[in-house]
Amino acid sequence: MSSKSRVPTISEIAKRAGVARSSVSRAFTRPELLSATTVLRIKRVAEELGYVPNSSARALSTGKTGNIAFLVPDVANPYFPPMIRSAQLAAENLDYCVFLADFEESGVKEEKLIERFAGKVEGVILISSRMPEERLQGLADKIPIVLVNRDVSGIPRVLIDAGASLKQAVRLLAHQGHQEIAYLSGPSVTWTNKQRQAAISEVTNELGLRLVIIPTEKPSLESGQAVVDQMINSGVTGAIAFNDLIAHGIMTELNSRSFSVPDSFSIVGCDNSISPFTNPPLTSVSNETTEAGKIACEMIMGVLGEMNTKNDQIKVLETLLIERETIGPPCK
Amino acid sequence: MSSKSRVPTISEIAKRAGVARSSVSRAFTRPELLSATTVLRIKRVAEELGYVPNSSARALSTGKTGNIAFLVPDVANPYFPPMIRSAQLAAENLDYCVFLADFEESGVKEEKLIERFAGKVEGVILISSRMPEERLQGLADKIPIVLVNRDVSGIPRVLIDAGASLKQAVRLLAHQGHQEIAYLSGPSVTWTNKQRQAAISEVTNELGLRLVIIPTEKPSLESGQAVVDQMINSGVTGAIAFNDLIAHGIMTELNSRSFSVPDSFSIVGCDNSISPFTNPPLTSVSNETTEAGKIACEMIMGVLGEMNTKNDQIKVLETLLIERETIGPPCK
DNA sequence: CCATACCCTGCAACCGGTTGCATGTCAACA
DNA sequence: TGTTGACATGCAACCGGTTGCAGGGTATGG
Repeated sequence: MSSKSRVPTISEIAKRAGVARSSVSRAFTRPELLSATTVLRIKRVAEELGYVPNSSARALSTGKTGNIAFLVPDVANPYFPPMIRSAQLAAENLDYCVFLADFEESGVKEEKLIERFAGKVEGVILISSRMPEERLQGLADKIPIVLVNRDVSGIPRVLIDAGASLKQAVRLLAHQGHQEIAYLSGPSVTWTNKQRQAAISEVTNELGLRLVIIPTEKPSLESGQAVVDQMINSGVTGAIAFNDLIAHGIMTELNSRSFSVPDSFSIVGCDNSISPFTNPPLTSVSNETTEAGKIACEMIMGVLGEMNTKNDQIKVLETLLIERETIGPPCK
Repeated sequence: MSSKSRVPTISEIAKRAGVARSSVSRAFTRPELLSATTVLRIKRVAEELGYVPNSSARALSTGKTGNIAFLVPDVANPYFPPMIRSAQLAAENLDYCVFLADFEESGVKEEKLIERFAGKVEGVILISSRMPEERLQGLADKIPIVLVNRDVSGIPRVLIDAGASLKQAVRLLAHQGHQEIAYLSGPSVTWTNKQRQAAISEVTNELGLRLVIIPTEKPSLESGQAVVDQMINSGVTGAIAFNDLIAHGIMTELNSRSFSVPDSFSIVGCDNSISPFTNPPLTSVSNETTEAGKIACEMIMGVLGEMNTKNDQIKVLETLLIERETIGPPCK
């Protein structure tokens, strides 16, 4: 017993409706070229038979697949899902479908994925790309690319600039009396990390604070937990983490050692991904990831429209420091 | 200046290599049919020209797109990303690409999405489907479907059965002395919710506890916060939530009213999605979502292999109650 | 030295749409 | 009533691969 009833083709619809194949095609793509009655008849037959245009065939003759790819370093990082969702929604509204892939924080895997997708999509959105700049530029010659949180000239990009908010956080810490603070850094190759670290470093210099940089293995809870000793030993009284996950790892670990936040330690997160849920609620930097996803999507659609023109637009999104309850005066 | 250099086709490779188009095709798909030297020559030319097979064309003639779709009710719900990632990884290993879409907890949108994907994929994986059973069966006739956390006979499915662990949680509460507990229920149409509620209800009956069911708007933090009053007024001393998000909303809200957990209230979550990160750490039910994603993916590949045969396999995954620090004796 | 078989390669049709061009019809206008 | 043009539809080529079949070449065995 065959399940999976075969879908009819344009030819069958044409025969049944007594018209040419081209008319069936036009009934769906350019109905204004046909008489209203013909369109109606064709559509009725199509409906009856459950016709659905074969998108491979369509893609082959038009050259447009109606797909884009969305590549992220780690789907499970709560920073990304809202962005994924908004991009997908935006794409959907333009009748595009989106492939999602996780390149596991690896530039090599990232490139492999792009190559695999190359033939299937009209463009790709890369989040926090790890690829070297020149390869990125090479790829951008072959397929439309939009970058999020990566700054490569000549490739359209949307950047979320947490700099101002992080500087504000540092000032807040200084104002409370902190003299020595740590930055728990994120993946060193990323634009995001470099940019955040630079902003913090700039203002600590300006204020004459001591800044100690503590690298973490991954922007995850566990990596945060793993560097707590190092942080404590460094003598700092407050810390700003690359993201909420790391900050929360720190808090958890501090907590299990009977340090309390903010009484013994002040902590600031970034991204506002899980900070509203922590206990105490984490002071963090809120950024418009949702907006970023949407814009990236619109941007790539724009690029598709005007192919072959050098496109170098850049959109910067501002952030906001959300003060909650993890900053206090220094302990010692 | 044209960026986006056009990719060469099989014909150009053929001409350059001095062979027929079919040989080029075979060099990539069935190289054992050609002499080693010919294959080598073709591949070298292809490499030189940067040839990449056009996947629309390939899909058109073979009927295989090499894509699957993965539909979830809400990407941003932390329950799903690990599943998404594992499914995608599994697909990738079999050279498949995966479309991701979010149907926003709506059966209607879900169906629209399936229709849109129908022509582009070989099969679709539906997570916590909201569609009515008969439509699901109708669709399953047209396109291979695998269900996760939805039990419809005739459609292959993988179910995560938290029943045993939830019963264990109820017993634990009873053992601590709780007589009246609440179940903060999830989306009422879902299999997952029905099944969890049934398990809890069964054991509360058995133990002679009073069970009050409190519906929530959505399985989210905010919905949890919103029902706290109702929960307190109901007179219960402990609660089991449909998922960690709701449980955490409860905890947050309880906390802001100076109720402490577990001293004033006992709370149990489910899914182990954010429970390790809460403060205090939430007792929850861990389920193998990662495994589920992988299995679902393998299942659909299996279905693709043996089309047209009625397929009714079902895989049930067990869960584990993770005891942390949110259960204590009743307060009043 | 010839027959047989196997190996390699080419030919051409096909997958299911889209689209430029040609054709036919009919109404409007002179 | 004849001409013109707009409108509706059909024809056939094309998109870029895949694949069944046929034919030529070479090796093998008699």
